[in-house]
Amino acid sequence: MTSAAKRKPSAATGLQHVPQARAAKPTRRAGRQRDETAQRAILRAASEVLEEKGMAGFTIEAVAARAGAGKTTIYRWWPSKGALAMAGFLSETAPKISYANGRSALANLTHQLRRVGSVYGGASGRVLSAIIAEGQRDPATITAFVEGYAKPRRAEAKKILLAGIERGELRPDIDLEVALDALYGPIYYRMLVPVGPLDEHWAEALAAHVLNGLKKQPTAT
Amino acid sequence: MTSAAKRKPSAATGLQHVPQARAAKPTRRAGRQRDETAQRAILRAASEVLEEKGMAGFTIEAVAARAGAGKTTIYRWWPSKGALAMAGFLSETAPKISYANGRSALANLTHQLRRVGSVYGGASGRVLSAIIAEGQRDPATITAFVEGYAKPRRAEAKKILLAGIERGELRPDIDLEVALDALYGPIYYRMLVPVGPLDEHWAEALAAHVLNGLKKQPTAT
Amino acid sequence: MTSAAKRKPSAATGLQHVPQARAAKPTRRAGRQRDETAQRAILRAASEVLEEKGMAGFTIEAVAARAGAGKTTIYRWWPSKGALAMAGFLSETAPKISYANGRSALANLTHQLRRVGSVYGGASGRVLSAIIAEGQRDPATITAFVEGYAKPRRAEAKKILLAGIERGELRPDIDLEVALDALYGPIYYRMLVPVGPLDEHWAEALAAHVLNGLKKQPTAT
Amino acid sequence: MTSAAKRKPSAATGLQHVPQARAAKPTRRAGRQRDETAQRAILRAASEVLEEKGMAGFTIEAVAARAGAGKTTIYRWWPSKGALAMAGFLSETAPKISYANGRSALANLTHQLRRVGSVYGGASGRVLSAIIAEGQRDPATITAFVEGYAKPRRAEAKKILLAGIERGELRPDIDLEVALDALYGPIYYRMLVPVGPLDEHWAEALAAHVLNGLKKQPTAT
DNA sequence: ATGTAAACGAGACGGTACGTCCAGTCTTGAA
DNA sequence: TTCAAGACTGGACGTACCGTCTCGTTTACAT
Repeated sequence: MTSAAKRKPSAATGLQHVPQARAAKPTRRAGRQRDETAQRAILRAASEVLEEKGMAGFTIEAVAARAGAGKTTIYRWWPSKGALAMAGFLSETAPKISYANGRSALANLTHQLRRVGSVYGGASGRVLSAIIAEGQRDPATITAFVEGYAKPRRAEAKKILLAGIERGELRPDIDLEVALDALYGPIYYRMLVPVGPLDEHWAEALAAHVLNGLKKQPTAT
Repeated sequence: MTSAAKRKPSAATGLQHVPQARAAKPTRRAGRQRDETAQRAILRAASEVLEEKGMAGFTIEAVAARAGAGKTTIYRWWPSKGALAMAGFLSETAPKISYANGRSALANLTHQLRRVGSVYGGASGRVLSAIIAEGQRDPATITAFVEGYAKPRRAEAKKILLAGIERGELRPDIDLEVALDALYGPIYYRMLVPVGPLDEHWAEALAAHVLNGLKKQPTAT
Repeated sequence: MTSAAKRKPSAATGLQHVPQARAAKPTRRAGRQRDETAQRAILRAASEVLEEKGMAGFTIEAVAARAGAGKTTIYRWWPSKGALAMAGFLSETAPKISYANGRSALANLTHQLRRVGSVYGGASGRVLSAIIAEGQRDPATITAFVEGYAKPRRAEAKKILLAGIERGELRPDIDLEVALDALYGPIYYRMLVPVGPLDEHWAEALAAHVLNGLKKQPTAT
Repeated sequence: MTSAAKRKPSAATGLQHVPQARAAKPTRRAGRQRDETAQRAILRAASEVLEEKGMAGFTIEAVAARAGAGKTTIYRWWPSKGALAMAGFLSETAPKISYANGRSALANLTHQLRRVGSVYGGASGRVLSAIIAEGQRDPATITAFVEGYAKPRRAEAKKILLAGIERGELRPDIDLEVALDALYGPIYYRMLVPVGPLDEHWAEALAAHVLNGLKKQPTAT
């Protein structure tokens, strides 16, 4: 028996938390089926350990112990610590960070920035920071984060920007990618580098300053 | 073992790379003097290991081996891995990242952002990323980074912003701290989270978008 | 889970390699019938793995893989690694080690020792060594070996000794058990502790030296 | 730093328990010196664990825990479980098994066999069995046992046999190696394969039966 | 000139966590 | 009811570094 890569789900990113539709009926493979209970316990444990102990205490052994699982089970489904952290974050924490969909694009963005600032300034931010930190030593982790979390959310935000341009709220010549960096980059920055508080108040000010450069007729105050 | 804390230089931050003037003559204590050669070799080795192997390969043992030093010597002068990385960065890498001082504040800031974007996109960025990552698990490290690097540089940048306001180039009602976050946050973001390239071209676009919101009479184009 | 001990054949020794006649027709139980093919494949695989990889490579998983069987099937029929090794040995290797039945007891014993020495010095010896080694950590295994292999063979050899005494070839006052130890012990010793070769030549010398003490009128040379 | 074999003492056998005379004075190597206390604690723990728990419970982790040592320290000095067991046996148990030196060779051998039978039938025998068992899966272990224990003792016994021949007590044409196998093989056999008791009484009977074949003028009784 | 005290290299030490291998158990779907 | 497949908990493996601790040597001040 030599085939090394034994069908790990989504080996590239190690995300695998979406059961990818369970191909119709027929090809149900032999052998004991994957125990969803164990998976959930592991993901929950991962999130909890990360929130409580931080990156330093986030060891595979700690997660396994808390989940009442064997280390083997973890390694069977997630290729690395980072992948596990990501999966835990995506299944436990990420759902709490939803998008708003108010009326005006400007109001939308302001509201969204305020929310994100508030959430990232709390426990979720600590989980996120840990993942990004781990990503600096393990490329797979940062890739998983970018592809599995960052990019989808940027796509979402991009829609709001486009809507704003269409309605004439925002300048039509803005570079969307750059605009996204300008809006969200500072939040990550404050989350990772505590040069000052990361809260709703600050986020609102940030929104005001940056959006001012993106608006069609910026107020000269 | 008598006095536990045996006079580690600047224990709070673990920076200690500036020999702090060696108070006059008198208190020169007995015993062998600190070997500056060894210190330099260690700092250089730290930087090199960080650049070459990344965070994953940055172990005290690796640095000691490359520097031809004993682990003891490292622990004698730096309290932790993060502190060592910081010191290495400050003595080897940071000096390369200088400030410009052109004429107009806008030109100044644009030029500066372009330079920083370019430098942080390279090997120096990898060192910096590693430090920030390490800082997520060791509070002393991130503190050392904020106090020893980030804040001084923010102060420097703040001067340029103030000069811009005085000269009427920038709006007088901007929140300086928020403006700094808006300008530099995105660079750190792209450095740590590769959602896209981090180079001069992107940095210039960023400068344009953000400064547009800070200018006195923004072009409506 | 109802009845724990689910009718494992001969649980005490775990031997079970003789299918014990399958009681005629009537009590033919419901459900899929036991697959004799699988059993044979497992035993053969056990023997082969033991011969080729030695004790170190003799894992239940390796045997299952080579036999194309599930681990469950092995555990259903044999209680432990040692029992499996024993069963494999008894069904594959032991049959090759037959008894001679020449004329004179002395010639008989000499011939027999030479054969045993030769066989135990080869691949079969490696299997046997592994079983005895495993027996040191698992009492059930050594018991199975003693009861299922050693004692029956000793009984066989004892008959030859008794015949020798009756015919006046051997001294009548010898302790049969001790005599058996003296004759066969050294072979096991050399098999397990390589202080020297284990071959026919050595076995013949051994026979000469030991039988000399058991003969009625030992030659003074 | 790549040199793999970092000067493990007597890597071939892994014995290393004799400090090999500490080459005169000069070449005392740099670095902290080996902690004899730790070594002794480890060897003692190894012996104890082996006696109490048997081979099954003899894990490196158990020994380390009992000795209050780190696993690293064990691996630094002994290449394998078997080597550790051997070293423990040689330093703790073996010294208790001394040689007699009475007058007649026959009396000497009888006495010696009785002693060895008695000792190997007890706790020491269990240690020894475990080592030989481990030796079946790890060639280095059995080699260490043969070279470090078995052969030296055989050499000792050989001297007694030779003395017996010189004094005319034993037949001059006996093959010494074979005679040793005949005398001691059965003891190892009974130690490893419990076909019957291993005690002084049995050992005496064994001595009588085997020596009868080696004596110059064997009694016909 | 001779202590004496600190700094240095080397490297052994008790530990923690790693990622892997098997053991032995349990579950599923097919035969 | 048995079988192959294979997921599960769990324990030990051997390795890599951690941060601490001697060692024996080197250096330079203080006597």
